[in-house]
Amino acid sequence: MDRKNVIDELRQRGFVQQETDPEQLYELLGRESTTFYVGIDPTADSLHAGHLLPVMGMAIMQKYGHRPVAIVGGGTAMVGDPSGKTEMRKMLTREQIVENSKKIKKQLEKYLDFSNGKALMIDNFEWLGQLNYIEFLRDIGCHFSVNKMLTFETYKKRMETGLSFLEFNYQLLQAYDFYMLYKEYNCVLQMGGDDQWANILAGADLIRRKEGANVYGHTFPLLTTATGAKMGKTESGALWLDPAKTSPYEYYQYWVNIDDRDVKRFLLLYTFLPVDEIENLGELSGVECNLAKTVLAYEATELTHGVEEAKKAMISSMAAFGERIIPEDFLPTSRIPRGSLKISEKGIPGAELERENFEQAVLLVELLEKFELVRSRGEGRRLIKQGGVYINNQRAVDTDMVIDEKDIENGKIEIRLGKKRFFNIKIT
RNA sequence: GGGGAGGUUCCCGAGCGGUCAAAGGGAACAGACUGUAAAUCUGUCGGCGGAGCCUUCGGAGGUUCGAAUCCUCCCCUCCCCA
Repeated sequence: MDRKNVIDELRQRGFVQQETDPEQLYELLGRESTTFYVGIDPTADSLHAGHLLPVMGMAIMQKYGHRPVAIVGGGTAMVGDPSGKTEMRKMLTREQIVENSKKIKKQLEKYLDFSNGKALMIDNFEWLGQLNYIEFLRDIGCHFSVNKMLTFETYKKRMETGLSFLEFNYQLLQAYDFYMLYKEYNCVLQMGGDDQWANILAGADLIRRKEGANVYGHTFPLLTTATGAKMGKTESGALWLDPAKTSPYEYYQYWVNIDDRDVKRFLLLYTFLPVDEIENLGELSGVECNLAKTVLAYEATELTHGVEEAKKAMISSMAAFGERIIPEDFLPTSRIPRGSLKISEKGIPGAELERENFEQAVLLVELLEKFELVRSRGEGRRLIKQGGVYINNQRAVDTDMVIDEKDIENGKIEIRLGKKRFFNIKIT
């Protein structure tokens, strides 16, 4: 076990929002390997960027010798947490949840070491699935005060839009999770997003009442970008960790394109690069700032997609936007390829088409629509009219522009929408 | 169960018989400026080969020459009382 205390690093990196008993918790984590848990909702079959913060937090904890337990809320997902939501969530079937959980575990394995029980993933359906209503009410429900619950912000918000009894129960179930984990796995710490604070406290209270034991809670900040958007929101929805939903190239692009003001913060949160190296960057000029974003994008992509994919994403991004050379002494711990690279366009989105498709001229808008680059021809025409479509780097000026064999250059036709969206049609 | 208020285009939110494809804001997209950033300014923002046409205002019917706007029934949400 490392002599340093995790909490110090978590603080430096910005992972701390609130803690119960900060001194005691600090002392505990500095003293012994501790089992802690984080709940993850298997509402989709992939994690997305919004999940990343707790996952990184767990990984750091594990590096310091603590044992993470990921609770995939198979039971609670069937109820739906009302926290931070204004609408009731759609419910999932048991089968979907089991499916989703499997995939999520795969993704977690990239960040956490599950070997030899160093980390666990548990489905709370194990105990929630066989709960008996009457018993639960008597054993657990009696410890909860509705009056008190109603004072919580999460419920207050929902008082306006409506809250079903089902959702109201969510907190009891989560508290019960903590209680069971405490009893079965000696789990004494729950971590989670700050929207979970009330739920975490509820669990700690329950354990105190039933077992007389003191357990801890820790929340991560709820991150928004400098512009106030939720983390990981893109035009097309969430930024998924699953390469089938968000390609490594797009994933990389998300990170290079973040707001200047977020660079350091994100390097601290979403990479494992040493704190002092990041702090030493100081004030970043425009160019340096872009280098820092490049490292961030590379590191983040490497973490979720591996070295090879990260390199590819970086190289194809440079093919599209120009080369960036990272100096040796810039964030030296990073394994990002430095120096000049063989640029290739492999990762850039595209498709293949046979040459014969272009023997007869094709309407440009038709092509755009075919590859779903625009939602309708009208939108395509509008884009062209606004000067937002480029063929082989030449702005298209005519809404009725036509594409044929003459537009094939080096075995491909390069379409660009706006400044950033590239699409290559390879001719076979 | 009783009384009241609502459901409008991606979101918020006007409209309350024709001039409404529907104000305004946000988001998004494009252009200019840049650094693949932010801010700012400009433009676009239901579909169809721009005029014209077609499909939209919770759902189904109805009244009207004409409905998002009026009537009936149904579904859903919120508030007050029980």
